[in-house]
Amino acid sequence: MLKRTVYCGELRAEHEGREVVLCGWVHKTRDMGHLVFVDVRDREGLAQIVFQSDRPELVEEAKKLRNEFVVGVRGLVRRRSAVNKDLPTGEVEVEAVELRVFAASKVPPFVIADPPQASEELRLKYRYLDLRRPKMQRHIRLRHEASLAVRNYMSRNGFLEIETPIMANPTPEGARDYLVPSRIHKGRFYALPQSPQQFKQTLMISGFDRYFQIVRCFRDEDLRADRQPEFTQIDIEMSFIEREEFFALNEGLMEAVFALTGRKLARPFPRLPYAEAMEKYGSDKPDLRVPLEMLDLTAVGRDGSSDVLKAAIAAGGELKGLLVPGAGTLSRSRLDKLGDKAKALGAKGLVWIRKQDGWKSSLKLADADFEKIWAALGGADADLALLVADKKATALKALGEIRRTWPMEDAARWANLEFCWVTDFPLFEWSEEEKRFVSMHHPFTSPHEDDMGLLETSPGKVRAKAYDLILNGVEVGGGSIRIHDMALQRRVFRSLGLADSETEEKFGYFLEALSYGAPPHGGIAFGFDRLVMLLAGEESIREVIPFPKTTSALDLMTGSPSAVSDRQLDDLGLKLK
RNA sequence: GGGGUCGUAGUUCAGUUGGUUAGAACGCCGGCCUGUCACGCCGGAGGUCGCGAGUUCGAGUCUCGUCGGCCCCGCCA
Repeated sequence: MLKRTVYCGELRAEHEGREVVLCGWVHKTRDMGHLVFVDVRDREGLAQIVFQSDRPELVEEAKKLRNEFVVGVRGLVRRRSAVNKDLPTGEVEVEAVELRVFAASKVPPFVIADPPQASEELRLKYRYLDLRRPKMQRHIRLRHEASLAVRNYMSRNGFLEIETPIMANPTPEGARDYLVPSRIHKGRFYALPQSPQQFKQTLMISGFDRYFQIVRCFRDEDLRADRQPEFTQIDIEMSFIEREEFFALNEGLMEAVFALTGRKLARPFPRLPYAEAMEKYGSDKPDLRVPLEMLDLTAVGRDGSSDVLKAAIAAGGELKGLLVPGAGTLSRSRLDKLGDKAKALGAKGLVWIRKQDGWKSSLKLADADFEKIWAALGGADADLALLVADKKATALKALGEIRRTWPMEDAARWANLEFCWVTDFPLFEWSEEEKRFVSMHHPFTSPHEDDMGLLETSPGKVRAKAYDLILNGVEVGGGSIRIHDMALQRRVFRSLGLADSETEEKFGYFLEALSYGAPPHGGIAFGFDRLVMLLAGEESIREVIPFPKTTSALDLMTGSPSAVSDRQLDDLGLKLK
């Protein structure tokens, strides 16, 4: 057995004259006849091996090598006659004196190279080959380094990493659970945790004070570029905290993580109340790199000349405006496309206004109205104004989406890291489906002190001590100050329309635990996959998860999920419908 | 659950208004080549056009269904 003495990617000029052994995969061969070059790849990079005519039997062996063969090579490191500047190892090469083929390989379905010349479908089916690509190797390593940075930072700050059960109880609120049938107790089920929420709060009650965990969570909902059915959280909980102090701790964590890519963060991160975020950006996760803000123009519309706007406002709607500087020259077809987008998001229409040789607009308005709108938005001649009159939420969403996806020309700004804390979320939101209020965050979130009186009278107006951490329009974390008083916890459950008996059944142990001296506490959970995605500059978490699932929750490599035998079902007391 | 988009050689794609033998590049195979690194040159093999129905004299192309990839809405305490 040839034992590796150095990684291919670590070969440097300083190794000149030494005998080394490299182990790795054949990346590429260049056969010159009496001279053969072979690039060998391992997890650190590429090295060039040269087989030359003073060892004709070795040259013959080398000619038989094909891509992705696994080889060991013993040889002498020497300087190249011509340096390859594109390769970190490009100053040297290894003159082979011994070659061992550990394993041959079939011709791979795609060439292992960056960028891959293969569809994502094929990459996922042959993930073990895709993961050989240098870029994927970097991503997986970055993931490791990020988890190390988290563990070091948290430990340094007095937090203990504590494991919690993967087989837990189903959660009545929130996402759909993945269920695990119990063989011993037929007809009963464990659920994979959507998060370790109750366990980490229980740990606070147990006195562990500062807890964290890098932990897998499971939610049986539809997938997206940033959502997988199983994902990893950095879960944190802490007792005796105040919000600001806790924010600072978490900002420090982000600092430690982003230091991995040499990025410095501006601290403290801006704080943005939920209501303001919605008003200005039409989103609870605004991308602050986009320098556009919405404005309310309802008063202008109500008193104005347009029956269309008046009718929309009279029906309980609002008029929202977005000024886009310098976009006054946009073509009609582009404007129409924006209108289509607004309609796709549920708005009845999109009004555009520009000021070139007089007012131009998709809606007839009196000049006085144009003047008022323009003044309110602070428009200049080259600008474009976009307006939506509709139900408030619809108008904000439609314009907010146009804002979010506005093509940014300022590349430097696009490279910024714009963090912000979105705070003061509503405690509840109305569920049309269930005809009741449901928790916007989760039912253990503490209401704002000032709004306690509204819990029974107008639950929709109660603000929560909940917060999300947003980075460039991506929700990277969310948490809250929790309820640590049993009586208040019961009140919140009642506001959710849960009967005491029901609460007892579903949260019984936890309510009892709260009555044995629960410290004030709160916490947060970060989406670890999303953080690593942003660190890597990727737009899908699949790029930083070794074995992800497709948007239909299939694992194309293993074929999971799969059918099970009748025997297995029988053991569990289950029958398929 | 809904909308959009894609599916043609091993791979990435092209393929006109439905019309002869479905093309290109890369990869692969064989040959040549002593300094290549996107090696080069010569030659070659390789196709259930995702699957199933339908329309038609004739379907890669049109219609319907279905499976799969991706994006989005709903959903995601």
